[in-house]
Amino acid sequence: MARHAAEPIRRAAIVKATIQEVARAGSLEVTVAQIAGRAGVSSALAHHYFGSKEAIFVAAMRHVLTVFGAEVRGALATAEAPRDRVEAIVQASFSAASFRRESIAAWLNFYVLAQTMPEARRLLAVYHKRLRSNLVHDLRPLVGERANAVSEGLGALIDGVYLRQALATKAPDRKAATALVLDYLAKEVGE
Amino acid sequence: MARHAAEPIRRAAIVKATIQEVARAGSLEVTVAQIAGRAGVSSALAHHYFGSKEAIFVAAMRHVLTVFGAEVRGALATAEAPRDRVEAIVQASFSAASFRRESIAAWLNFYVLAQTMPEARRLLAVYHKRLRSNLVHDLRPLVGERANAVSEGLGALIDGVYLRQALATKAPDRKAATALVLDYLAKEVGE
DNA sequence: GGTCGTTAATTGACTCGTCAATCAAGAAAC
DNA sequence: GTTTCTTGATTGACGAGTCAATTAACGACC
Repeated sequence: MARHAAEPIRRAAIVKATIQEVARAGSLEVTVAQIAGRAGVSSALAHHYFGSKEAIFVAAMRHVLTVFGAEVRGALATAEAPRDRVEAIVQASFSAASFRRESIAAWLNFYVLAQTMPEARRLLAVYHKRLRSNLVHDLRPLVGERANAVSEGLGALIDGVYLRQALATKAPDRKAATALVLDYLAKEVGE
Repeated sequence: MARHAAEPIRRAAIVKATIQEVARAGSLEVTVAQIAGRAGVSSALAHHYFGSKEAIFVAAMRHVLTVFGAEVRGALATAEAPRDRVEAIVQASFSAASFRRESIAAWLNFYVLAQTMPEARRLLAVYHKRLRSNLVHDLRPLVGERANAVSEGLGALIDGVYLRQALATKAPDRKAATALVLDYLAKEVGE
C-alpha cells in the first residue's frame, strides 16, 4: 500500500474530494474527515499533506482556477482575429470542464473564502486580472477606448451567469450561457 | 429594562447585528454570541426570540430583500414610460440602501445559505421572480419577444456587479455600477 | 536473493477548544 | 401575582489538529 509516489496521487485525490464535498454541502462547512473519507484516506493524512484545512481549500481553489486558465489558453491558441479571440475567451468561460455543477458550487464558495483568506483573495485577483488583461487586449481593436468598460461588463456578466447557475435547479446550459454573453458582445462591438 | 414592547425592538436589533456581523466576518461563520453581543443582548435571548441560528439568518435575509423590494417599488411609483421604468429598476438595484458594503457582503453569503436552506432558497427565488417579472413587463414594449432574454441578461449583470463588488477593496461606486448596466440596456433597446 | 536499516505512508486515538441550544431562575412591568 | 423579558450557567456534540505507533517499500551490502 505505502508506495513511494503516493504524495501527488493523494494530494490530487484530496483536492478533487474537496471540490466534490464543497459542492455537495453547498458551503465550506465540510469537515476534513468528510473530505478525507471521500478521498479514501484518513483525516490525519490530509493534515499530513496539507497542514491545515485552509491549505486544503486553497489547493482546491488553485486547481479550479488552473483548469479554467488552461481552458482559456487552449481556446486562444487557435484564434487569430480579435473578435474570434474574445469569443474564444467567452466560450472557454463556459467550457464543459468549468461550467459544471460541481465547479460552479465550489467557485461560489471560493468567493466567500476570499472574503477571509488573503491567499484565496490573491488567487481570485490573479484570475480577474488575467481575464481582464486578455479581454482588454483583444477588445481594443474592436471598441477602442471603451475596451476597459466592455471588459468590465463582460467579466461581470460571466460572473453573474455563474452565480445564477449556482442557484438554479436545472443542469447548466453552456449553449444558453454562451449565447447570452456573446449577444452582449455583439451589441457592444456594433453587431 | 424589561419593557413590554421589547420584542420588535430586540428582533430588529438582532437582525441588524446579524447583517453587520456577517459582513464583518465575510462569512456565515459567526456565532450567535457574536451577533447577540453586537445587538447588546445575551445569546440566550436571541434563541428565545428566533428559536435557532438558522431562523436568525432567514430573518436577516428577509430584511435585506425587503429593503431591496421597497426600493424598487418606490422607484417604480413615479416612473411611467417603459424605458423609464426599466431604468428605475436598475437605479433601485444600486440604491444607497442596498449597494453598500454591508449588504453586499451579507447578500453574497445569503446566496451560499440558499444552497443549503430551502427557506433561504425560496426567499431568493421570490426576489428573482419579482425582478424578472418587473423587467419583462416593461421590456416587452421596448424589445418585444427578446424581453425574456434581455431581462435575463440584466439580472445576471446586476448580480455580477454585486459579486465583483464583494471582492473589491474600494468602496462601492453606485454611479459606475448603474452606468455599466444602463449602457447594456441602451445597447439592447437600440440606443 | 536474502537480511536490514532508512524513509515514506498511513492511521487510530486523543486533546482541546468552540458553539448551538436549553433551562431554571431573577428582575421588571402591568 | 402573573406575564414578559432577560441572562448565567451548563450540556452535549462536534471538529481541527497532534502524536505515537504501525506498515510497507526501497536500496545497500554481503
